Amino acid sequence: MGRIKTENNSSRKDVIIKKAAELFKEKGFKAASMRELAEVVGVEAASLYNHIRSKSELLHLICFNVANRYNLMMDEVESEKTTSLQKIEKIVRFLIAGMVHNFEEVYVSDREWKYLTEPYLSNFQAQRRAYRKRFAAIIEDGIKKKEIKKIDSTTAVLIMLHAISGIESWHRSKEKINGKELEENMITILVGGLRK
Amino acid sequence: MGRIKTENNSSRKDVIIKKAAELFKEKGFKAASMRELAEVVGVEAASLYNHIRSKSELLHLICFNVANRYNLMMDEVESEKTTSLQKIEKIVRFLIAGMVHNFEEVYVSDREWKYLTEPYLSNFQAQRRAYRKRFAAIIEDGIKKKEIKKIDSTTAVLIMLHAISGIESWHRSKEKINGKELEENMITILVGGLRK
DNA sequence: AATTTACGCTAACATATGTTAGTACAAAAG
DNA sequence: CTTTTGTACTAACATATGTTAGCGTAAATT
Repeated sequence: MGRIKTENNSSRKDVIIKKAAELFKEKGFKAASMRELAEVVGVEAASLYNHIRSKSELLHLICFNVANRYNLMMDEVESEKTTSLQKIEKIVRFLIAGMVHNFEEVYVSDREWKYLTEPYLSNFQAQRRAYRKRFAAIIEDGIKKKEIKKIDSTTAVLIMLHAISGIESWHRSKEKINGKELEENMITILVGGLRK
Repeated sequence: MGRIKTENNSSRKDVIIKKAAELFKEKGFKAASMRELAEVVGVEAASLYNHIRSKSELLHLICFNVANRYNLMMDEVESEKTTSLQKIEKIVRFLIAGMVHNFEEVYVSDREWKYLTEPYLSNFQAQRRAYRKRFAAIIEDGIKKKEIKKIDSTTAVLIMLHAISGIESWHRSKEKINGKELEENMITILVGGLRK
């Protein structure tokens, strides 16, 4: 057959990663086979290995791509001179936008990271923990400054992150409200629920 | 080897289902093998088939067990003469309690249902949809009666259900706050975020 | 135009997996 | 005690899976 079609200076490897994210999201990492991936890419399974080292490389590329973006976002938010509530709102909006526009990748990173192999697994978990701590610290700061209700910050982080990852169902649903509307609803409930 | 040990008039099949839920939760349905399950049950893989029909039977037993409990709970809540907010609080408390006390089973039903086979898959999805609709209807009722902020009820349901399923992370975490405290925190944020 | 590189193919591998067949023996029922 | 039933075992199966080896050809480089 012909070669893998690329577009806009993305490499063939990028194409494979993109399709892998879609497949892993749909079937789950373990249930998705390299032969299936090959088929959606339009090539034989063995040919994939001219571009990637292994199936698990695909997973860790996807996961760390997302993790890196989150870290950069956190750096940015922390450096801003805004109120805690504004910071939280910015984080939540960023996460929602990620869920809406980079859905497959974010979803896979969220749900399938446990199939990472060492040392990537430990590394990923550490980043995840660190990132949640930073989020919790912002909330605690807001509580100290009396902008935010007195609640357990760890629980609040947990609620917000998981509520957002629930946008998955929104993707599945037929009677979709639009993305912007979804975002405003979530801000109302999540951020509104914190405000003192 | 010896036989599967049962206790308190639970059948050997029940023991297998329980262990299967633990294993499916830990490894994911696809990644968990019957040989692994056999090992934790303390028996050879082939012996499991004296008690169950197939691996996928295990999954659908787990999923429908949870689904049935949810439906019963919904029936009960709907029949009560309480305010919408009280109904919502009751649902949320029920769900949190389920997450805390029947963790493995609920987790599997939440995350692994997509590996159900037909006709169970369609049936399960239908029940899930119905159950969410009922939940949303309660919220809409509360909005109509001005107990609840004017928000999109579907989004609110989505947020609450996923926030609760995030208790998974609470199970993993070391510095666990206690279950009751977690529950109160979640009620504050989730139900508090709805109140007008 | 000649050479090198990139990339696709077929074939095959080793292993893992769900499941069945057939057998032996312990527990329960009579 | 004898019979029947339940339950565990070993062996084997068919299939699916990730991956590698080796080869040919189109694309890129010189």
